[in-house]
Amino acid sequence: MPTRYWLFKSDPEVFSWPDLLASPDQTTCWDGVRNYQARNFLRDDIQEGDFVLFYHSQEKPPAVMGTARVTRSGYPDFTAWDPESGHFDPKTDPDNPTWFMVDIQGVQEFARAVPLPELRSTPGLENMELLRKGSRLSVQPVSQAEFEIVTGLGLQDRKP
DNA sequence: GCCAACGTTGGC
DNA sequence: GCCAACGTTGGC
Repeated sequence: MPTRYWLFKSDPEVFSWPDLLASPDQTTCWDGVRNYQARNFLRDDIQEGDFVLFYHSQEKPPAVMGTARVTRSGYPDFTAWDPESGHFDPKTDPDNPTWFMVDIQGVQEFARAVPLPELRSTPGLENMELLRKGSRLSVQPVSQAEFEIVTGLGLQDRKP
């Protein structure tokens, strides 16, 4: 199975890039995804060792903050049957889990956040799922080329 | 705060 | 199974 590349969206008010770096071992479980298409990626496709672009949504502007790596492939999202959890889903059965999560570990903080408008104007990213109008997937695949273009931008000191 | 896009729910 | 109503996401 070749290494794959993904983009994870997070509202930094809920969980931010600094929150990830401050987590034990810079690792967190990616809980709370309640969308079937994203669930399928988490359950079926995302493998240990895959790379992740960590994206802040709801920001002005939204931006990619850094890279992370998957340290555990899909397993049941136990917050779904925890009534104390904000992600509680009473319709789901612990014996037949509906929702899944993975673990990710922060790898590299960008020298600068790469803002969404810059992604829109960068050659080679025209087909990124993130840039599609109305795209709301919080877990989405990116190509290796797209991943490398975005990390190349982020690791520059400044926009030229 | 607005609103477009999209997903889910529920009546029929 | 259709589809209108409603809720959520997320850029602007």
